[in-house]
Amino acid sequence: MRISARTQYALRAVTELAAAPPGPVPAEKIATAQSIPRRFLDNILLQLRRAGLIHSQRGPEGGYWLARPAGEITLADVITIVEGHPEQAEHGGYPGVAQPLAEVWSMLREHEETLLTEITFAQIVSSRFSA
Amino acid sequence: MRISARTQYALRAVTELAAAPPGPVPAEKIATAQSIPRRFLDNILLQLRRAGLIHSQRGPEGGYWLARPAGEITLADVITIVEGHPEQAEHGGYPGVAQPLAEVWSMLREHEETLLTEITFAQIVSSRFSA
DNA sequence: CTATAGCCGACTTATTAAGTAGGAAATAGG
DNA sequence: CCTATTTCCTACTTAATAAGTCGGCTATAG
Repeated sequence: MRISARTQYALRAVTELAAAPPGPVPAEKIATAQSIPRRFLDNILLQLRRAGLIHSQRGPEGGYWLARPAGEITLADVITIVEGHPEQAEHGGYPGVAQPLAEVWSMLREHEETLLTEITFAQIVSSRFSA
Repeated sequence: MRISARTQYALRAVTELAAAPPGPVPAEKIATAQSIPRRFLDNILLQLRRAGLIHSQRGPEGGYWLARPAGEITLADVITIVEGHPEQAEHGGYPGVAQPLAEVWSMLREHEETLLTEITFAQIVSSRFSA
C-alpha cells in the first residue's frame, strides 16, 4: 500500500476544502493547515482544477473550492487524478506456474478500488465511513 | 498496490521452487523459466536463504529448495523478507480535519496483510485460493 | 582437477518522487 | 488607474529508490 506524498497532500487539501465553509479558500491557508510545501501545493491544486474537481478564483478574496458537494467526491476521484491510470500496470502474463499470482494482485486491486470509490470526503470530515 | 520488480521476482522464484519436484533447483533454471535477470536473481535468492526461507547446496547438482513445505509458506513471508518492514510507514498523525484519512490507510493495510498471510504457495501452484 | 553452481559486497545506471524557481496574468478595493 | 493579493504555468533541480551489473571467491560431485 504505497501512497506518494503528492497523493497524500492532494487528499488532505481536498479534505480541507470539504471541511471549509462555502467560499474560496486560498492555497496559503491550506498549506499552513496541512503543513504542505506551498509551491508544491500550487502544483497539485492546479492539477485538480484542470481535472475539473475544484474551481478557482484569482486575486484578493480568491482561492479554491470544490466543484461538487463533498458527498459526491470520493477518495478514488482524487487519487486517479494525481496518480494517473494510463496503463494497467503490467501485472498480467506471468510465466508458467507463477500465473496464479496475477489473480492475487487482481483481487487486491479490486478490493482497494472498491473501498476507495465508496468513501467520500463528506464521510472523511464527519469521520463516518463503513468498516 | 505497488509491487516492486524485486518482490515479484522473489515470489515467482519461490513459486518455481514450490512447483518443482523434491531436490535442488539451480538458479539458472529458475531464471530461464521466469525470465528473471540471472545476476539479479542470485541476489534475491541469497536474501531469501539468509532469512531462512530456502536452503541451498553448492556445486554440481546443487541449487535451492524450500526450507518448509509450500503449504507453510505464505506470500507475506516472502514479501516481508524482500521489502523489509523496519518502520511503520508514516501514515499516522495527519493534521486536523485530515486525521480520519489515517484510518482508511489502516483499513487497507490490514486487509492486504490478511489476504497475503492467508495464501500459501501450495495454493498458488494449485491455483486454489479463496476469494 | 575441473566444471558446475552458489556466495558476496560493491558498484553503476535508470526512473521516479519531491520540491523549487521565476515570473505572467487576473481581480478586488481604494 | 494602482497596488496588493492570489492563482496560473513551464521548466528545472535535487534526492531517493529501484533495477540491474560486475568481478571474483568458495564449495563439491564426478
